[in-house]
Amino acid sequence: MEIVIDVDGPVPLFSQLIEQIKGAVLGDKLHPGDALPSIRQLANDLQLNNKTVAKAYRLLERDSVIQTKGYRGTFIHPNAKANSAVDLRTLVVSKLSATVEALRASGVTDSEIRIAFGDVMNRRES
Amino acid sequence: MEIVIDVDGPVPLFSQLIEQIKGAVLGDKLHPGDALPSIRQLANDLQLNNKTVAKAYRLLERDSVIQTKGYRGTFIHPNAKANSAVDLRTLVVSKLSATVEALRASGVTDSEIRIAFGDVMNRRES
DNA sequence: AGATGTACCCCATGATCCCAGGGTACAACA
DNA sequence: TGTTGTACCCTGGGATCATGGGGTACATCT
Repeated sequence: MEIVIDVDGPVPLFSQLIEQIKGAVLGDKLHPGDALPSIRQLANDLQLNNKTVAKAYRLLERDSVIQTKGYRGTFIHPNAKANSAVDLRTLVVSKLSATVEALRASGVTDSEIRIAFGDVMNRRES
Repeated sequence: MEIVIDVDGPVPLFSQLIEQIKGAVLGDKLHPGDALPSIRQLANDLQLNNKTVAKAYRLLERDSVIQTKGYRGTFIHPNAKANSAVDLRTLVVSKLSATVEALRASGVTDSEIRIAFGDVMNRRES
């Protein structure tokens, strides 16, 4: 399990981590049940902040690529390979794009769309 | 036709203009066919920039509250009263809200939604 | 000549957000 | 005691955007 982080590139560090772990799963270098380094351990190895690694792990678990078993560590999810192939981002973009395009076609300004979007995102609790 | 602009308030100047003109139409103080001051004239009266008034006029015309007849001036739209009652903003918010809520319910992070939204808005042409 | 709407360039201000980090603390285990 | 994931506090840099203004210019019509 080799992980190389490019600190100077435009890709966020936690994204690089996610990509490489998913890549390792898809490339059969990591298999279901394999143990992953602890957050602190990996952060230390890669010279990253704990929170950066924790963020990557949190998202990987949401995508069911890994499983965290509390104080016993973190492991590759049984269905990791299939779940690693899912491109959530593209899905989100296409759903948003459909809505935005419909609004644009109605003559709504990009400015207005952005402001309304900001309202929707900020008014989570009200 | 009295227009009062609050420069210090949180409401954008062009929005105040739009609201007051729509309000005058709904309050029967402006009727279809009435001539509006020219952009430069109104900007001068209210001590605003031409571009600020032009922006308000542009949006009012998009909403079919006014009609600009080129070098002949700007007039109240025949169907201005009905069109002034339409709340485009609420409509936009509700459409966006539906999409965003669906994504949130799928576990997508607000961060991810925001980033994807930014991509959609920027990749207009590519 | 003078007025019309419109288009483009520049700029500063303020707001909001992502990313990344430092630090501290917690309960649940071995 | 040490490690696990997790949660919260704080900071700062960098990016994007809305608003508003200043200025110039254009074709078209009266």
